[in-house]
Amino acid sequence: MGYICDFCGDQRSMVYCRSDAACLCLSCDRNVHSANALSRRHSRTLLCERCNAQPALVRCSEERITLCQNCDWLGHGTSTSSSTHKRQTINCYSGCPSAEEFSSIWSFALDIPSMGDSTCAQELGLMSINENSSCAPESQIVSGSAQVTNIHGINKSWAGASSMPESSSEPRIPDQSTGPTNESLPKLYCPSTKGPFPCEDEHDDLYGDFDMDEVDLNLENYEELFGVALSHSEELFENGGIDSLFGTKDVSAGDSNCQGAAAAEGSSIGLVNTMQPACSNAASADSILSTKTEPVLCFTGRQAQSTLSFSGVTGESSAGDHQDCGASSMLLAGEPPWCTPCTENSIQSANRSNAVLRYKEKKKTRKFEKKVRYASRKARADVRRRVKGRFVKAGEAYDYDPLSETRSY
DNA sequence: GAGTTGAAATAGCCCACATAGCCTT
DNA sequence: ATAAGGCTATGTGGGCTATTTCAAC
Repeated sequence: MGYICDFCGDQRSMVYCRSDAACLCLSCDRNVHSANALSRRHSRTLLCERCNAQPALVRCSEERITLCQNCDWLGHGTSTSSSTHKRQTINCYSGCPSAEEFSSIWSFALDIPSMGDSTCAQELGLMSINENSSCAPESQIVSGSAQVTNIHGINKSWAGASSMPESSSEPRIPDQSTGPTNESLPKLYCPSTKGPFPCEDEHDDLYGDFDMDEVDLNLENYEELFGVALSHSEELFENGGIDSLFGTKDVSAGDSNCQGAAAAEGSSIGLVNTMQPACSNAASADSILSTKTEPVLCFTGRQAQSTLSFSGVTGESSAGDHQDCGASSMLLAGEPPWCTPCTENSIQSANRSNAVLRYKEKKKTRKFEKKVRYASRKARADVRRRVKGRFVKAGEAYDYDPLSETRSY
């Protein structure tokens, strides 16, 4: 991933496709994602103009630059001067938006230098949708209505340093508050697959816009997959259900890809419940900051970008497939995001602390059993002779025979 | 508190070869 | 439409190495 389009290797990459884990120029983005119905459903967003590696989540109107969560945090989270910058949340989109639609989705679209230049502007122009073309009949903004909370409220909780202005009278996502009133605009995505919330009605409001289109996982069966009832996130917490399903991957809390995302993505996790603002629970923060091995669920985006991306996730998927972000297991436990931050609840806190401790203990002792798909191959491997652990050709010298445990030399 | 060092833990690779699955005839 | 044959990719486990983590200094 980087500065140059992963597809053509020529143009500057501007768009990040999570499903493909690719940075694409506008032209290739259109070409690639108009290929078929499935690719049209890939949710994309702008690429961070600072690191050129991560999907952008916000645009700083002061600096006129799109930023990923990490760069946003690095740039605005600690600096008192820049922390007051107004930032606009960037929506994901799918389908093949036209230039007009882009500018509708992102009012700043043409402010972006690379979008404003002749080449890209031309590309944008070329991206107008032909109703009869193979392009999707509709483009979709993939966004989450859970954006109602300030995206940095959580960051503040994590680091206690953000001074981002929080003006309730100043919606941070003005372009979304108006809603998709324009028929010509890309339509807000309405998922057909809902998470198994105990109270769906309640969650509909907050999670209704999850983009589940890439979920290969049949959520109706997730209890079977997880082996636990995920509505009881704490139990999941203990059982390491997520770990069991997705495997684990080391994700440092300071990892640039994951640092901020882990904090905020909780609000977009409908599947496995949501996180509690860290400041309300020291154990939670401790868990995130201290736990080295984290299950990686790729929940992309923050409140405003609740693109739940389970690309290619199957029961056997490796977490390593999801490289652009990681959600701490911490995120799987805790209260919904609408819980008042910093509310003292000693009982809950104690329970959570206990759960965290139990989880850590289990995590230490837990071993991930490998599922053998072909018993016949296992049987053969079990009796195969080896040299320093490696299989050797039949008849060649070996230093280990599983059957006799003898050596040929 | 910061830096260094060594031990421990962890992840990933390698090997041969039977077999599943796809493609061609 | 079906069968047969050819071909390729996959998966299997123990040991080794590289990397990461952590505690002690």
